[in-house]
Amino acid sequence: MGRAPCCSKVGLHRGPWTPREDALLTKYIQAHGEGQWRSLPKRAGLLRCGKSCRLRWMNYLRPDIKRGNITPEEDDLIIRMHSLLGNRWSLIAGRLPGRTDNEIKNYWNTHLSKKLRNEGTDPKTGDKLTEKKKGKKKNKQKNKENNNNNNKGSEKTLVYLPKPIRVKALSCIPRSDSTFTLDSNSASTSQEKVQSPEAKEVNMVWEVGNDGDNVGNIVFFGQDHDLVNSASYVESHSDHVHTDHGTLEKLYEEYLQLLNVEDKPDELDSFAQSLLM
DNA sequence: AATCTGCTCAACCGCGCTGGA
DNA sequence: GTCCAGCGCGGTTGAGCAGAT
Repeated sequence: MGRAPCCSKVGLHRGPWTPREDALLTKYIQAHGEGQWRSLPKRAGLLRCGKSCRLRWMNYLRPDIKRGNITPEEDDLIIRMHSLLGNRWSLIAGRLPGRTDNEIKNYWNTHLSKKLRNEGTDPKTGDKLTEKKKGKKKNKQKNKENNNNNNKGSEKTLVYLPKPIRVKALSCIPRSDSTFTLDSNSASTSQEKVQSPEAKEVNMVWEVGNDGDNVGNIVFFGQDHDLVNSASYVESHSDHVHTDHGTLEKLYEEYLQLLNVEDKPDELDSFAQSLLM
């Protein structure tokens, strides 16, 4: 099985987009809508790969994109979201209307990681840095060093675990019932949408650690990634959650414990408030 | 004025997931 | 059940710019 070659292998244009290309892409999408990215370039008369077109549209040409500096409020929100979600840029971007995941990722890598480091906080783990760790870093080495520092000397309980396993949909969950059932096999590897009694759609993401141990977290999002509302929904309905082996209850309890033992309850509260804005 | 150095961010790359055939 | 196109995501790169030397 092979993936079709991308632009690098079929002689298509690469690099910066020209105003003419932008205009062609914008015009086409305004007329025909997004989607069908693979065939779009041909139909739009562009010598680009679909992936490149999609990226250009999503990150730059979309009309709802907010240009300009990140505000202090956005800055603060990004930091707090990152402390909970880690490098889940698309989820963080979902909380910042008009901002793209790429923009936030870049902003984090250039501004915030440096800012946190200067404040004596490890941008990767959120831990306080020792004086040794605080040194000024060269930009080119930044990513490598971040990787090297990853998980080093971190004993704090984190809600976020890197590299979650994305999970498949479950078929066993009734969509119009307040009670939903998960079997443990699916629950350990699944991302699912369930319907709450209030008919609010909830996305549940179960994340497990890289080493496959049982310490993980469950993140609930509403349609607009509303972490707090959805979590509180499940909290108030946790007696409805069943699994064949009690796995999900256990996981959920662990998740609540993680929230409870978090050494910054006030911060979590304010975070919750900010999410509810 | 020329060169160096560091920073920014648009764009690319590779991987994994989903859903249809 | 398998294959594959389509898509989305996170990590990384490198061109271009600005400030320092």
